[in-house]
Amino acid sequence: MGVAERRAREKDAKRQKIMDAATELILSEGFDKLTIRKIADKLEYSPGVIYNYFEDKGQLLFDFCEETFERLQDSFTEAEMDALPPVQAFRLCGQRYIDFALENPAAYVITFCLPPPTDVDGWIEHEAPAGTKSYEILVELIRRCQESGDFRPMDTAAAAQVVWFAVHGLASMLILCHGHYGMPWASKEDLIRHTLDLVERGLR
Amino acid sequence: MGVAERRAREKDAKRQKIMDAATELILSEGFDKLTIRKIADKLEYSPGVIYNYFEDKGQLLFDFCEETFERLQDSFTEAEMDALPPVQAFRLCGQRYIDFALENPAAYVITFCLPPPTDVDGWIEHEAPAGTKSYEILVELIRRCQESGDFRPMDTAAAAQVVWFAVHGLASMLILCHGHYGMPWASKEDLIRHTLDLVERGLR
Amino acid sequence: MGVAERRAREKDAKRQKIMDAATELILSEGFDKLTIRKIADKLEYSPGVIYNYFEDKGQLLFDFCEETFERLQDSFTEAEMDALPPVQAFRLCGQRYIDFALENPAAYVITFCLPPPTDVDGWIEHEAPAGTKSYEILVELIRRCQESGDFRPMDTAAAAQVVWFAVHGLASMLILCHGHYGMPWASKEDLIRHTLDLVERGLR
Amino acid sequence: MGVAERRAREKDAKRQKIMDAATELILSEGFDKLTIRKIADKLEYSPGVIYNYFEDKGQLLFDFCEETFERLQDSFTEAEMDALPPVQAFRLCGQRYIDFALENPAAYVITFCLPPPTDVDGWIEHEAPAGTKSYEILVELIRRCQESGDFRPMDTAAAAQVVWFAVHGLASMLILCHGHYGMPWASKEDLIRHTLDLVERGLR
DNA sequence: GATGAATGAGAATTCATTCAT
DNA sequence: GATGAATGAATTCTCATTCAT
Repeated sequence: MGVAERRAREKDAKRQKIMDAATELILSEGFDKLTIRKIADKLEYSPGVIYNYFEDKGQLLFDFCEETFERLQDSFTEAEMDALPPVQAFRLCGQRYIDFALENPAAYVITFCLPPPTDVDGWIEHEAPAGTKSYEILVELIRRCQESGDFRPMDTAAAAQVVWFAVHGLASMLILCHGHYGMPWASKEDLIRHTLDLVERGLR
Repeated sequence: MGVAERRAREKDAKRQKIMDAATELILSEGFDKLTIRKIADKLEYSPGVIYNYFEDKGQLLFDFCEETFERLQDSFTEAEMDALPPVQAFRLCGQRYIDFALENPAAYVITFCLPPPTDVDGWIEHEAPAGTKSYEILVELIRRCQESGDFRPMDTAAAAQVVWFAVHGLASMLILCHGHYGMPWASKEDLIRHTLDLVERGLR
Repeated sequence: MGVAERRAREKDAKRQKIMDAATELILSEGFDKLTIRKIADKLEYSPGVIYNYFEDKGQLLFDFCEETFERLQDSFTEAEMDALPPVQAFRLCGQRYIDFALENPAAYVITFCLPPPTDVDGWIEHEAPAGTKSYEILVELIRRCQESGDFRPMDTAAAAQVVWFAVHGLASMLILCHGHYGMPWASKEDLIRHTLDLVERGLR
Repeated sequence: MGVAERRAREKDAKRQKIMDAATELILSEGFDKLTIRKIADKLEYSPGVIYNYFEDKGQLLFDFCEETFERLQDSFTEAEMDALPPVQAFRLCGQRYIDFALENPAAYVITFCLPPPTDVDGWIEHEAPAGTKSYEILVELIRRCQESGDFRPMDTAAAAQVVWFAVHGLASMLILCHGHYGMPWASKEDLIRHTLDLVERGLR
């Protein structure tokens, strides 16, 4: 069992190395330029190795998204939110979301911005448990704000979705467009602060 | 002359047919599955034909995005906005944006959601004149709302960008995710209305 | 007839323009990069036009070579050679050959250096009347040198061929290699003079 | 180790098979008709295989030329030349050159007769070490003949180049033209002998 | 488990040539 | 005669995936 355990741990580590390599490649060369061969080359593995850890390329990407969701959720579930006043907790949640996106831009884009591949069975129909969990945390935070009277009463689910969209719009634009196309961009910090202001005031 | 004119018109028409075919294919099979051959097959042309109308695949996509921006701008510049009270004009602008996105989902996704291809020269450095124009219309609308006292004073550029991001987040999510992944989605109409409420209240 | 004549002249002129354009393109971009479309573009014609003057691409190249031979021959047949002492005439002939090659490098390479295309019917079996004529001029010059006692007696045909090869070797190397590949090349002028010396002394 | 070695040997063998197939195709169909697919078909491989052994088509051709140079040089460096009297060594060198060309006609033509491809990076600027080495052997032989008093004093470099060109002219014509175009060709053997006589006498 | 050569389908693109206008 | 759009086959090259070793 000691042996089996060590093996399992090593397998996990290698799997993670593959994903990390994929992430770096996507970040540096773009999502559509990712190839199995490049991942293998980067790690000095043989291409066949990847298939010991992932069924195929689509599955690799799907798993990647799932794990991204999980890591996002992790950044929400720490105890400190419960300790804060409701609106501050709400803002902190938004801040965490943005931070996560900016710290994991490749993961964020793949998971939240790209049209889902049409050739991975069940990608779209698949329930996204980790995603749902994150969403429920947000719903709960808004409910607390409504109960405390800070936010006006309204359909909590719709409020959560609308807030998520607004913050997602910010995150995706910061990653994909900010600084390009000859537009007079405000600074990232200002845009983040103003977005959090907007959603907070918008729900009051 | 008559002949030359007719030819030019026919050429334009064919160019448009190619773009329409590309749009449909992107919509049905996904952006990354688009190939020159598929476009040609759909139109029952030979693959080489495409190259009489577009320099290469990248140029086709780039032109597609440029034209999308222009059509978006067209939906803003109609006279009626000037005739409305500032805040109503602001909301109408948002509504038009969403409508445009939902009516042209493929165009919208390619233009606003996808990471720009890394292999089309100058795609990123390129100024986007049509895009800038649309943005300026939005800035102007917000300024009117601020001058009328409906919106509080704040950096107009930052306000415009933040609003744009929020509405873009809504649009992209409605196109890419809404209805999937086993989430308890609110209706599209509710989400649109709540988003417009959110940004209006958020700027007051 | 006046009309028919003018037409024929115009047709010849256009044919020549096409060949000139082809020559320039071969010279600037290389033989294997020559395309019908590029010839047409250079002349601002439509691609189809070429086919009114040449059956196909192979025929164009074949005709090109034939005409090169004829022009080469023209540079030999001028009266002045007969007026010179035999050995001087022999050297002048060699000089003319080199001059022709260096002044018409594309034509020379295509005609004398490249393996004949395998897909033009009869290219190889074809007699080259113009080429044969030039060769006979050379044979005659050598015979004169032998009769005058300047050259030793030997098989005149073999002598002519060997001399031709030597001068051809010089011409082709000057065009294709001279100045490249990091070799310590002697000057063109020296190489020409030494080659003419070599063949003259070699036949004495 | 044993495994790795055997693999390396097999890989080399396969690489050689590919080059041999390419050589045969060039010989039978002509240089410009060579395609990757034809090589693969001839060997009953899939086209992609070639790319495991050569970066691309240009590299294949470049390597082919490099290896030709090396084999040519090998045919010169054998000890026996040093053992011969200078002029005999000089003639033997010429004979070896011709023999090499006639035994490797495709290689010879590609390496010495064709205009270098314009689309292989650095082909022209590239120094040709093997080629330079062969050239230096020739220079040394001529110097020996000059020192022994068999050849007259003259610029050794120019002499070597002129001789090389003459012998190259012979070799290229024997390969490309001899026997065709309805000319009264002397026999190969006579042409070779007469050329060696020509250069020997020409330098005396 | 790892290797790396091989596969085979398919990608973008080019080009000589044709033909209705 | 000229035009230029269309053809269709061919080209180089890429890539996910497999499989004997």
